[in-house]
Amino acid sequence: MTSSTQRSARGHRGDLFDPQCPTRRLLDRIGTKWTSMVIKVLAEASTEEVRFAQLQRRMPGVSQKMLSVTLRGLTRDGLVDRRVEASVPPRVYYRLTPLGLTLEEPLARIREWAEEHMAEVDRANRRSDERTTDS
Amino acid sequence: MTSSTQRSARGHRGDLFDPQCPTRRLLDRIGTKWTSMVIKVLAEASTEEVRFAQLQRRMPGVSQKMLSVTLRGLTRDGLVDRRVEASVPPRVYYRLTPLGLTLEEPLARIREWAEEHMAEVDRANRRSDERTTDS
DNA sequence: CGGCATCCCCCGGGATACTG
DNA sequence: CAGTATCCCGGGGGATGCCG
Repeated sequence: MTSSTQRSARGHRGDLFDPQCPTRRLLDRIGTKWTSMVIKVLAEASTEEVRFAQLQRRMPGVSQKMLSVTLRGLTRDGLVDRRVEASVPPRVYYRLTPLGLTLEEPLARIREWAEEHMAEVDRANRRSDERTTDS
Repeated sequence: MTSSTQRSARGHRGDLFDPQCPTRRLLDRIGTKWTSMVIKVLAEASTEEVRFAQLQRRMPGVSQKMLSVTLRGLTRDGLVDRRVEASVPPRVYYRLTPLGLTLEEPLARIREWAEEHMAEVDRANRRSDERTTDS
């Protein structure tokens, strides 16, 4: 991480953005609720396009709004490809770009770590809870 | 930080969809602003302990509050080890636990991706902007 | 020195309703 | 069917201030 977040001691408006720390920005992205799930679902579809409604069906709990917002962001970022079929009713297809596909890799590592270790994290949490709960 | 007093989730590997999903929770964690930076700095210190003030110095921009909150969370999670030296003034030392150390790996992959590809993401963003801003 | 507590602002993101 | 526009709430997180 190479930031160096400098800002005047008093600017209360959120300007003076973090002068690009790439890692920070990437974490913000994949940290947003639905981003990594979209990438995973699209990665599972391989190179096949997936329609909006299909995506939504494969992502229980996502609202239309958030799926839409998430996809727009990923499209802007060049990670997702969007194709509109001008029919009635309209159909919109999505798939990962080559760039997006390369992100699946590190994300998979994160997923693996979670599956493998989060149980232990839970145990650690319970241990802490006990210590504070007793007294 | 999530206040997880929740219990396990056995998983089929696919349930990134479970709100209780380990991956979701991990992403929430590492998505919070300072978590991954703390892990990186502590990882760089290897097994050596690092004092609070040292950490803060190595993380430009972090407030005392947020560093404190972040460290408490990581300690609860069993990723960071905390040792208090009851002197006057008091000294508090931190280092990664073995568990925390294993998280450095996947985080490094994420960092690498960011360093390697965020420039391309920026280009994609600029291209989108032109299309909407053009006139 | 380390780290609680307090105040407060901002924005992610859910629910709902409306257009093409 | 896909996407946009409103409204609204909770919580992340910055800026103090105080205490062991």
